[in-house]
Amino acid sequence: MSQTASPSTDPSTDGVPPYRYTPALAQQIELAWQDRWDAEGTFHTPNPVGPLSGGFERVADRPKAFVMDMFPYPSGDGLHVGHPLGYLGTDVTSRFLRMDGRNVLHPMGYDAFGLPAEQYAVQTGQHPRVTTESNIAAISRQLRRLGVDHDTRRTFATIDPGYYKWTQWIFRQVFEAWFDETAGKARPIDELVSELDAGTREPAPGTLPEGRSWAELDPVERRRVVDAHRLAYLNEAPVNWAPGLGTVLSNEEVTADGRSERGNFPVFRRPLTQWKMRITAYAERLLTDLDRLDWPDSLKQMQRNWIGRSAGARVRFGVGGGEAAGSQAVEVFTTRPDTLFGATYLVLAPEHPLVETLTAAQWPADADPRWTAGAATPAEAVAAYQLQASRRSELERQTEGRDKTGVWLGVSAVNPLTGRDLPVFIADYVLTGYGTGAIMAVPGEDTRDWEFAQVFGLPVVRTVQPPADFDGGAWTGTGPMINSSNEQLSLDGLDKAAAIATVTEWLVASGHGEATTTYKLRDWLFSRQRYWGEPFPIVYAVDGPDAGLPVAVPEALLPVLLPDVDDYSPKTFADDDADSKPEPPLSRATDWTTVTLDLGDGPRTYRRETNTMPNWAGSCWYYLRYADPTNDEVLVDPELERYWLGPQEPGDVGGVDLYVGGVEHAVLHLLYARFWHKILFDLGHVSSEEPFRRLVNQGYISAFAYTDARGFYVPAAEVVESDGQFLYQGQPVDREYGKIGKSLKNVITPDEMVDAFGADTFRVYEMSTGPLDQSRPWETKAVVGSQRLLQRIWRVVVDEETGAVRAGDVEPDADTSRALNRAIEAVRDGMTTLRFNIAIARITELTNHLTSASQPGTAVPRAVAEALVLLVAPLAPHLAEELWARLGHPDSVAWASFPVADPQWLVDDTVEVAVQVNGKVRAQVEVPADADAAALEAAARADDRIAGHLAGATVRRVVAVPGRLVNFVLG
RNA sequence: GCGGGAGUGGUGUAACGGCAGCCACGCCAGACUUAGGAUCUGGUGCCUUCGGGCGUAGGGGUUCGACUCCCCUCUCCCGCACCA
Repeated sequence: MSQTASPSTDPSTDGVPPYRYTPALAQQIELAWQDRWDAEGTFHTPNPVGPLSGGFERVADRPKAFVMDMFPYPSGDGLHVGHPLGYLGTDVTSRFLRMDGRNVLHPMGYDAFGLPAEQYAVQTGQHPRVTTESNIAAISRQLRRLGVDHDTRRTFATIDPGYYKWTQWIFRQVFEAWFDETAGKARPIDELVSELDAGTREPAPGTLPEGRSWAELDPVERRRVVDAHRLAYLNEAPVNWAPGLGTVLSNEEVTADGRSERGNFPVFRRPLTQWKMRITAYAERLLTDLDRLDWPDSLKQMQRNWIGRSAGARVRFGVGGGEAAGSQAVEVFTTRPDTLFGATYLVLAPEHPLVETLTAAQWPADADPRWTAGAATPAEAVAAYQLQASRRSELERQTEGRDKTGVWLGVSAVNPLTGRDLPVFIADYVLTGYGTGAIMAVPGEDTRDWEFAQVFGLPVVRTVQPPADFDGGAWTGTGPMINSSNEQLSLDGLDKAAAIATVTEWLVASGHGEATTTYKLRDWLFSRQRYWGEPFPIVYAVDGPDAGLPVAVPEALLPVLLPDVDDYSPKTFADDDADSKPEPPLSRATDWTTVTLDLGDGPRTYRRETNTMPNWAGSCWYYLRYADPTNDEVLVDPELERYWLGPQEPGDVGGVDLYVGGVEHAVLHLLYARFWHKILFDLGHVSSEEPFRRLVNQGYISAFAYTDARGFYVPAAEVVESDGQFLYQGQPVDREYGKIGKSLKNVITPDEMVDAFGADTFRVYEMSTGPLDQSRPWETKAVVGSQRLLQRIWRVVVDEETGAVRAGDVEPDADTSRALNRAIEAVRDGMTTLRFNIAIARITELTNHLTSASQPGTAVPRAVAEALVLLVAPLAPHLAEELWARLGHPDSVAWASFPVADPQWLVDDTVEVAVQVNGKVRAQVEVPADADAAALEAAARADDRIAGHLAGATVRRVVAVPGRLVNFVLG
């Protein structure tokens, strides 16, 4: 191997030693090594079988390690210095693990469907594929410049037809499956049909037409019943509709203040027929399996909150005509069945399906004017209120919606325990889709019910004794039950848990209800009215009795290619046009939407599904594809899935060994991917139960930004500091701290940093500023510290004046051996715990030791110089390769063995221990490392200063910890 | 409001319950220099009468000993938020 560097001939560096590690030399080295890595396939990771298995024998005896990042969405702005933090973290880790004897898979791909690319395309008139592909090329060039060790043979983008074929294939699997509640897992839909035909299973509640049985149904009716069981299903329900964006959104994509996560458009609830995925069936498993994952607690907590399990009871209330036969029942969900004696009215969500049938024909003569909203009949009041509720955006519902509103249906239910009439209202503070969409209101113990009761003049019955100093309102705390007894049952005096148990028992015995668990999680709204996404592999018959029913496109016809269209922009509306309806761009591609297919009963005309999948679909399973990126027969060879992702021991969930990405995906990507993975597991396509065994959220990099006197941002790069003041063009400016971005005019790119310092310096700087999971400020002026470190390391190995290698056959002295082995130990620890700052600090100490121990012109012990190069190799790989080559090694340092500390050098012969008197350090004494407590105490007493402190005092106790300290406690 | 996390020099940070501040930026001084935004060396928590004293957001507790464990308070960050 030839070395890359030649002496500097640049006249502007006059006076600089000719073989100094300058930015220019660094970049020369970096480019040369990046080319060589490519040419030699240094980072090609062999699979055990299949097309990428060449060279596997070299790594066959190594344990595997699968390390990856959340893949980037290629925006037109390219990367800024904040983006590579995670990518470098996984790069350092993967390089370390490779050197430490693992077969490492470290791939990278691109998440390329989605709104931003489409919006940019709409602006520029370019096809989104064109802009997306050029953005991908730009980012992949930026990544290459940083020296990352991705196996580029495994790189793909979610927009590649060879990839989205399998995204569609997975959709088919989900469509062709149902969730067997008794087995707790997904099963093929054919098995459901067989069991229904055989009579061994009843259809799920609510899926049969009223009063009919499976056996009586005709084939089309049966299709509808089966379709209602599928894990991917069509139904009409209120969904999040963003007119300004022209598409519907999932709950996860709507922010807490009722706006779209992308674009910040108002969102309205509108009933629309849309595709959904039955993620709620997996709520319990998604929740309990969190305990088996090595993820940050905060992230697990976010998922737990999002899933929102809550235990309570369903209670049925008879409505209309008291207890008369034939009356309706309203079922509510409550977490406080213990307060049932205090329920004084019922509230349904405005969209509740029973509203229409329950609404009375007219008001009773003595109707409270507050309850009727001034309408002539209940039906008018209800219609007006429903319209108002549907037209309010989610935002209005929250900001103005704290004032309780609602109308009475003109009917009453009966409290089964008190026999009391409970007026039935609709109000938008009760949400459809949570619980049963109806509540029993207990104003005495629920703040929301209290507020509503105040507005509507409803009675309050306290059933929990508030504390003596309680000043009114709803008491939501604990206390003994009161006012809660009748001839059958008494809860009085019981605590909450006992009361809940008692009343639940009564509910079951009397047929009024039962214990149940409910979740905040809703089914995943899966269709989008956009162009730039995966088409659904679904068609609908145009004619015949089964017209309009969805049919999956056969596997052999996948992928369903996204057609080219003249206009790929969605139809958008005024932001606040709540009455508008979504129109998918693909519905305008008329020669594509209509297709003749033979799906078993001869050629027929079908209409294609014109919605596309959400952005998250492609990222739900990409980690699987990295294992087997070229396979056209299956989404991933099961043997490769087992090798890279399978459980490593009994009880292990399997999955990626280290997944690094931003916390913003806590309840989006990470929940969806877990859901898909569990379906694939249930259907036998993967052996792992979870996609990501260990996950780390990298911190964010923020940067200073500056505003002038008018409050406008000025280019941060042109601000200078002078005497603690910040000046832009001579004028003082104010400093702020915030996200890196165009709007704050504080963007710094990795390209600029590589130009100025070289990639290795940039890498070391980013890794040195803190543990990977910590956010941090960017400070360009501090980068020079990392550059100096690399220059010192270079100088330890290479003579700056002659270019000669300084390593010689000298034995390291004891101090040097100790420094080296301590560094090895600490660097290993820093690498495995992702605290690269610690690793760099210890490398710096070792380098500083060698710098002062071996003056220029003298030889550096070869073993130490080589170990130093190996230690720094994961962090500054190009520099390490160059020095490794100069030290005479023909092969890449990427595959050299990472040093292992020699334990004999980790212990000192003698140690300095602190001597405390009453817990305050008063002296240091030098003792043999293996000195016992008695020897320690003796040495401490022998110290003059300690003797002085002890003179005349009574030593009540002596604490002597060998190797640590001595503490004299005086009395 | 509920839930979670974090408060250490001018800055980023470091410390198995055992010498608080490793390493670096910045700053100060020196060396080498025609020169220094290079490089190297030394110094740098605060106060000090130079003995020492005080210091990890504030207050209490456990302990021989607390940045670390427990309780209360304050501040900041993040998530959720009419979820019955």
